[in-house]
Amino acid sequence: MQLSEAEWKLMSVLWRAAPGSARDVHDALAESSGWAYTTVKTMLDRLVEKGALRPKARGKQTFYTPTVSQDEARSTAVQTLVERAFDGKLTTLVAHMADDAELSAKDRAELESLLGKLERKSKP
Amino acid sequence: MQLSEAEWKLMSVLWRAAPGSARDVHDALAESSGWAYTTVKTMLDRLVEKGALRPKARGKQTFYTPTVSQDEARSTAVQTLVERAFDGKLTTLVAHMADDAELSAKDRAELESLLGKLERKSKP
DNA sequence: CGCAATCTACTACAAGTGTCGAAGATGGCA
DNA sequence: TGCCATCTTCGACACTTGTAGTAGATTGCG
Repeated sequence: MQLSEAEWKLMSVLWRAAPGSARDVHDALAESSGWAYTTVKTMLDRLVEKGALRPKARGKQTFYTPTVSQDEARSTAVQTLVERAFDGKLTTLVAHMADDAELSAKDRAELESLLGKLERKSKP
Repeated sequence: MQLSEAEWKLMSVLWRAAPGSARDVHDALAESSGWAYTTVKTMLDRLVEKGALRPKARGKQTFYTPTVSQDEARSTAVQTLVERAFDGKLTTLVAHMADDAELSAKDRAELESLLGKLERKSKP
């Protein structure tokens, strides 16, 4: 499931709070995006067509629910990036990040706890 | 510098061996892509327009050289992904990867060493 | 020198994306 | 029960991407 820039924004709203109406999504993004209501509606409809959202009518409105989890979408996105730009090798991505990353103190703390998690995970 | 799927393929050839002519790039990709010569030429011209390649004429041919390194392009791509899909936080990406069930043992080991590297980097 | 091979330039078109307006459908409140 | 606010549906347009053909320019070989 490939998602475009704009689609990620819509989906993000619905991953936080699903099901949601076009109005809900529009209101959640109005400030940051400046999109017209119909713009949001059009994109939601296209996401339904794509199979990324399941619509359910209630009264006058339609409510949308994601058919894929954010985690799944993220995995797909990483996979796509790796294939396009890193010779299909995740390790190349990781190596790149190792040479490239600039981390804040907070990032570092987070990563350290992550390290522990990884070790626990791979030992058994 | 955003690169599309197809553009990554062309650029990859030129990162390996630049400068290169349209013929060079076409030949390098003919097998795997099946693209017509003019298709490659069109895309190269678009990359020049975009500023990703610098053209230099020599005789009848034009030779192309990347204006951005592969590393820079990769960083941009990762940055874009992080902004789109990971709340703009690199650590969210890393955390996702660490949790991703699809990781091979090797991937996981590499990720761990990445984390070690990051820590060493931030100590001084 | 002339011509075949090869290049470039230009054009085209379909699908996808971002963006929205117009107009018709509808439901709840006065 | 009728009207206004709000929904949905449809169509539209510009730009990007993938894909390639045609035609005209050029050049090196015979």
